[in-house]
Amino acid sequence: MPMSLASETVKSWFSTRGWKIFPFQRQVWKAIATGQSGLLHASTGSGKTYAVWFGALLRSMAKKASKREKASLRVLWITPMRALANDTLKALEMPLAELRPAWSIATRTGDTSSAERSRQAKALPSVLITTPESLSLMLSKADAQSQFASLDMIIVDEWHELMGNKRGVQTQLAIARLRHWNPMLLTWGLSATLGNLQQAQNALLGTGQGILVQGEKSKQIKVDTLIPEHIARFPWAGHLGIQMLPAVIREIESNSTTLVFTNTRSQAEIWYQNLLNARPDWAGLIALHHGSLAKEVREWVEQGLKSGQLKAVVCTSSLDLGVDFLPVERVLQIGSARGVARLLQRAGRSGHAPGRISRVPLVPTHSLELLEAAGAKQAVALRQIEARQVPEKPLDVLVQHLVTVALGGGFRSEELYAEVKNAYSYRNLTEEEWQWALDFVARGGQSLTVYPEYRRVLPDEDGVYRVPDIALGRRHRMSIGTIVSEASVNVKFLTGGRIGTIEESFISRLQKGDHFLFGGRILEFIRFYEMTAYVKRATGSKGAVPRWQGGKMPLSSELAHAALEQLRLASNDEFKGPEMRALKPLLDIQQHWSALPTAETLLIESLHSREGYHLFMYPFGGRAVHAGLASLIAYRVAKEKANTFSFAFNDYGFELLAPEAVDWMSFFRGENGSEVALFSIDHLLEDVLASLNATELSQRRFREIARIAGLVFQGYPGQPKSNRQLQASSSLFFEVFRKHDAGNLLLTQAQTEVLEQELELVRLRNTLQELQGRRIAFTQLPRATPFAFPLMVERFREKLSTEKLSDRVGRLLRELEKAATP
DNA sequence: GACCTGCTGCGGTGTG
Repeated sequence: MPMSLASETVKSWFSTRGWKIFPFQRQVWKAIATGQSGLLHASTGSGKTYAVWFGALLRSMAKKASKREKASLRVLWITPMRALANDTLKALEMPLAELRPAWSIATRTGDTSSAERSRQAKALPSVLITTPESLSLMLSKADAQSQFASLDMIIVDEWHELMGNKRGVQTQLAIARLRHWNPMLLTWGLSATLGNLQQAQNALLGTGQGILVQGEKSKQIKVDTLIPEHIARFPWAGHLGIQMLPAVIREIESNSTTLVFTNTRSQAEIWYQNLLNARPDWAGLIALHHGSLAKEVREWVEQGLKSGQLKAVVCTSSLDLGVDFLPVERVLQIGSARGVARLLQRAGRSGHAPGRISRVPLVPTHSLELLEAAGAKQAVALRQIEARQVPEKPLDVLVQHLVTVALGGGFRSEELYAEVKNAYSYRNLTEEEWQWALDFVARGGQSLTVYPEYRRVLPDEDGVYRVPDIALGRRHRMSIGTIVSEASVNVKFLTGGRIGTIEESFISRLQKGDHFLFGGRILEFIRFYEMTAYVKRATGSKGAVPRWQGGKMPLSSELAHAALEQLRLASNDEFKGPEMRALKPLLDIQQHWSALPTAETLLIESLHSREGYHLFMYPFGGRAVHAGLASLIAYRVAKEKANTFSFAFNDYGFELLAPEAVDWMSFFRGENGSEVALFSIDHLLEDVLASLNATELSQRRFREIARIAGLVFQGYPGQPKSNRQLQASSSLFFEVFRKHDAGNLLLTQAQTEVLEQELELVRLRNTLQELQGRRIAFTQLPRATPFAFPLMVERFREKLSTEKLSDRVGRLLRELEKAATP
């Protein structure tokens, strides 16, 4: 039965406020009234606008609802962030306020008080705003089905943020469950622009039908670049960009509120400190925001933005989401934006007023970033936006879900198998895989049978699978979720205030009395006690900056290709736009000393230096692909002739360094009887696996899988286990499975995730095919070119050796001899 | 003549 809507109510509520009703709003509303699900492509406008509008829709539902319907849960709103839950509550309440208390609305997240929880355990509100994790937790309660029995509609906000990761998969499974209980359930999603909106819709709606609605027309976004004043003295390498400080200060000065986006936490710390040093009068007017700062600190900053007291905030992606509700006039992006979608997301944080242009100035941190900026401009104009890949049947998430459902009322195997297959990510789940997952939760698979704590789910006489032990259930509820973070150390003042968290490895290098920069202050390290580093404020302006181990997001294909296109134009002597004109002198040097790499020309440079024989290549495949490519090529060459290679790679290319000369051209041209086809995609998987330490990579990946699948317990809140303990137990499982349970599908999953996510195998294959079609331009360099130089200063070096020990010793001897001769 | 790369998100017990 379609939902009852009092349509006049929505219209009148809008018109009394003088608000326009857009065609897309009518479309969604009509769809809902006729019982259709769908995805709303919210390409622009703030989240707040959409929430208020949905609130008006819910208002019309409420007006029609019977008294009994009002007293039960009707609508579930899922948001990826706790902070958004509170803001959404306020926005939805605007149109709903006068209907209270008959029609109630509340949030349910980890922040919800225990009083509110027990209130909700008795009766849920009519509208509940929650997170994927809290929803899963609710599904693990024995009375889950009756709690959700009256649910009519589920709205998933920011679906683009969830669909590409395991949180999204968990959401899919939860929705499949709710839909199983109520086949008429409507599902609506809100998504930003993506390259694969249709897949986004499928992932949300599972096997169900639905429509894709185009939201408000895109607002204008203007990408431009702060051009370095003295391009000749602008660094060829580096990622900090402090040379641009004066230009950034001018931008901050001329706007009321500015968000300064940086790519890493340490970069944010350094920029904040430099801004303050240059403008001491801004103390108290500018702030710092990133994921390792304590919640209280971040909330204070968000509050300052809300009230308009802060002039600028230096941040990481921690403010990508959740500032929809804040007034921000200008957004700056320091360093590479990495992707078009990411740049648009950030651009959209500013100029929320209707009709206003969002302008994002890009701030380069090294010369070649001007090239990327020119490409970004073009890609944004053409809306060449990346797709987000939906994970394909991750079994760790399924295993967790099985235990959740067993707790939440229990399940029958066949029934749940059918339900799970209705979730998009598991549409191709085979009977064998299902049986494997079931067996894994029932007896721990082949190797853990003797341990009762891994017999988590058992069938009763009626064939209903349940969790047999209260303690097991408790432990499971404590580890619901798919986010796995590094173990970290708290940083606190001696007087008690929390500042944030940093990684164990950084703290372990500090001596008592050492200074470091964190949370925008210089701190003095006092002592370490129970996973907490105690500090006090220090004087002075210098200190080590903590580093965090973060994700290494490569440059997207879309952006890389746009940059290559700019190089093609430059090779035809077309320098359009201020970025390319500024870059011209540098590209002239590159062309003079060597050549320009383009989509048609594969530039290969070689150089002989004191370090050895260098080879440089610039496929523009992003750093993950270049890492794979470097080791693949080194492996294929070394198969022919033993040699030891060092690697360096960045988003534009890679370097191989060998102590012995290699006749590269014979390899690339397949001359001299060489049978090695370096760019061949034959035996690609085999060669990639052989060229890298695939086992070690899988083992690292397995740590996350083991935690999600519930093999490794992370400890009670407030008494976390250290990194070492967690690492030790997950590697133990890894080893046990490898030795005694080789068919364990979680091991297979670890390897697949490494290949797909860390090495980007698909993109590697595409890159190789592209390379085969490019004309090779080979140059021998007298010195490093503007493209080669950044690779030479990359400090990261990996080694692959097929060289025999005796050869190494021989080489060493020759070197010593050379050094000894005058 | 040179460089300080690595994001984000959630959730939770027991026993006084």
